[in-house]
Amino acid sequence: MSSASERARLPSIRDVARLAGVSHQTVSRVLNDHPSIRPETKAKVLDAIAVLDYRPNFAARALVTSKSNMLGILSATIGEFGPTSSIAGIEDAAREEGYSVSTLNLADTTPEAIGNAVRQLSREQVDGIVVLAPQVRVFHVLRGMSVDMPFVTLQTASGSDGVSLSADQVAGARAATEHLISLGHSDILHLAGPQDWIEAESRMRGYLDGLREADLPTFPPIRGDWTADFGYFAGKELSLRRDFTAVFAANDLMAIGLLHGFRDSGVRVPHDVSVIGFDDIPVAAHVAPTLSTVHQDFPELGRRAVRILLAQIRGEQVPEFGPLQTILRARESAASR
Amino acid sequence: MSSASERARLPSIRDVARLAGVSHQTVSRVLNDHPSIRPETKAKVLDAIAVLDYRPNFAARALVTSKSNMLGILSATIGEFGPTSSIAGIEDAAREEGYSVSTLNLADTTPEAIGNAVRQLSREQVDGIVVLAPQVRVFHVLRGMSVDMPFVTLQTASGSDGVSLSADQVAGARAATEHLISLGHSDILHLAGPQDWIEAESRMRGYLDGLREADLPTFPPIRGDWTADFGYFAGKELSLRRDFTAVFAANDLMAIGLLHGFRDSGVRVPHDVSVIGFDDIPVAAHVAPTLSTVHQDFPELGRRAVRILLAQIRGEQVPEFGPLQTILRARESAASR
DNA sequence: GGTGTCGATGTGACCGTGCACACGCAAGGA
DNA sequence: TCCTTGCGTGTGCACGGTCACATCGACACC
Repeated sequence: MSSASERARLPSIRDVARLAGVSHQTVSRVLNDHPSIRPETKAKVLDAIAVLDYRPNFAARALVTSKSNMLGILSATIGEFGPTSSIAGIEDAAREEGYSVSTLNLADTTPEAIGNAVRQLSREQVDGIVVLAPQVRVFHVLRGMSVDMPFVTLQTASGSDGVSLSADQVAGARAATEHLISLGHSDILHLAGPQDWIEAESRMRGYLDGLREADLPTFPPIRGDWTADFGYFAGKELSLRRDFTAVFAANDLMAIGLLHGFRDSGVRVPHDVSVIGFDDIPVAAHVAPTLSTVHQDFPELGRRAVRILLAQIRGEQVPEFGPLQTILRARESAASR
Repeated sequence: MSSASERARLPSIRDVARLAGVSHQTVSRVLNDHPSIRPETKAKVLDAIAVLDYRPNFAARALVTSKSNMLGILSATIGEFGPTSSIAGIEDAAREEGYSVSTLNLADTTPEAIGNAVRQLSREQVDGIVVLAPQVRVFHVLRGMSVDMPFVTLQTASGSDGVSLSADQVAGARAATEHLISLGHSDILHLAGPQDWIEAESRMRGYLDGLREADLPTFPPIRGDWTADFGYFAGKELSLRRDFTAVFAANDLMAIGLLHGFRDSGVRVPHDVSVIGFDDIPVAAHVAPTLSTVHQDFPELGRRAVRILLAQIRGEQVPEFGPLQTILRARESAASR
């Protein structure tokens, strides 16, 4: 019945040492690639390791070194395409460097919840944290609580203590806006993300910059919640207005909902109104009409985060990455007037 | 410059004991909710813990108990909506039970890669593994290597050693097929998933069952790769054929690509051909035409997996879950002849 | 030939917890 | 009164690594 507890003790470093006829410390040296060890001694040890199928015990190592070889991911955006892709990038990069990854999803972003999450990760002895919680408030909380370990955030946050990085949201949003302008549009609405989100703000700034540069009128943004459902209702609402010819939606999901809302209201895209999104999710190229959008390399963002974090942990020079370029993907949903 | 290493030693159980005027073992008992401890002693200890901001050291605990309070997620399906949603469910359920979660993405599904992944997780001392690697071969490898710890797989695999569970793929696929039949279709194609995938096989079985039951002709399935791009090309190909009036795609992504391919070829959906998908991804309700599909509760699947795994780990009665019901979501893309 | 340096290896302590066991004491039964 | 039982608590060790230090021989240098 109880099979797990009957399992014999796993071989330890001392078992290996005995079999190889050396001291346990020598085995430890082999495991850690210590330079001064005779090749033939090393070979004996490696043989013994193979024979016993010895595997180092991470807990023991973590206990004595106070390093867990584990990175924490603190995320508040579950299930969305972008963050999820970044997490995949983080994991791959971390594993490549021999680090494992412990993920923690925030259910809500109250200061207490964030505090608990960080404490939890700190208990788990993670060596560093990547934060994917792009709400402004999360940063304020993090700054306020002075996290006692290295951390990197995946979105640009002005004034945050930890390092942060992201694709160049402002430039991407501006490129989207300029694309619409170049197609002859002058009355361009913005379907923005929630007020608290840093990315929402950056994309709105890009939108405003683009319009101001071209001396075009700006409109008060419509505040959405990133969901396709919201986009749908926004489309129905907007179909009643006739003071614009193009919409820049802050993400693809809202843009696709918008297409649906327009369709249901008899507004033809791109004939009557042009639409452009942001993110380039996998279906963007296949919806009707195919969605013009701004592509960003989420996994690369995750990989960069890991490189920065590891440099901090190891006390090495922290690499400087320029902002990650976004790529405009012009498709059918945005057309000339 | 080196701030991390200067950090003073964190308070240990003995520091707490000294401050509270008890032995370290008493502190340990308080931490582990040992029954026989005087309330006033407990209060003293808790005070000391609060004063010192003491946090238990997971590594030390893991070392002595050989339990890490950590679950591993072994995943080979990066970035897809379904698995990702299940992972979110797994994490939430695990955290609720006080377990942390270590995720590991397989880059490929060779036996070596799978073996390394399991070994890696075992080194990390995870107490159990949830496997989200729905390829048949993964199961064969897992079965072959006799994993020495509890594991649960998230897809039905006949003959696997570990427990496994999933939504009732066969019933869902059958419901989709029957929906098409009830709309008057009798020539129904299946755009299947890759041969190696268990879910692909289950969904195909449901399709075949549904047709056989109704005494309708079956067609050799078209083997896809789950991507919208493949669906698109399939749509272009299929537009040349006229021997069918409906298509059941094994997932929504392919279905959406299919809609695109049909659209580009002048095939009208649902006027000329009906299409139904599987998964109910968030955009399914918004593409044009809105996509009929089969909904499944991925997060719940993840939560159930955790409950089963923890029961195994704790040696409790493993809960029996019936197959998770799927829900048919009839929308515009499937219509009567 | 004495002394210092370096390479290769061994010895023992220590990291922070939980467990087995021991102990003192009070209550209850013989 | 003595023995058992159980509660509340303390003592010492074990877990499996790494680190600081000791040891020992080979070699170079003066």
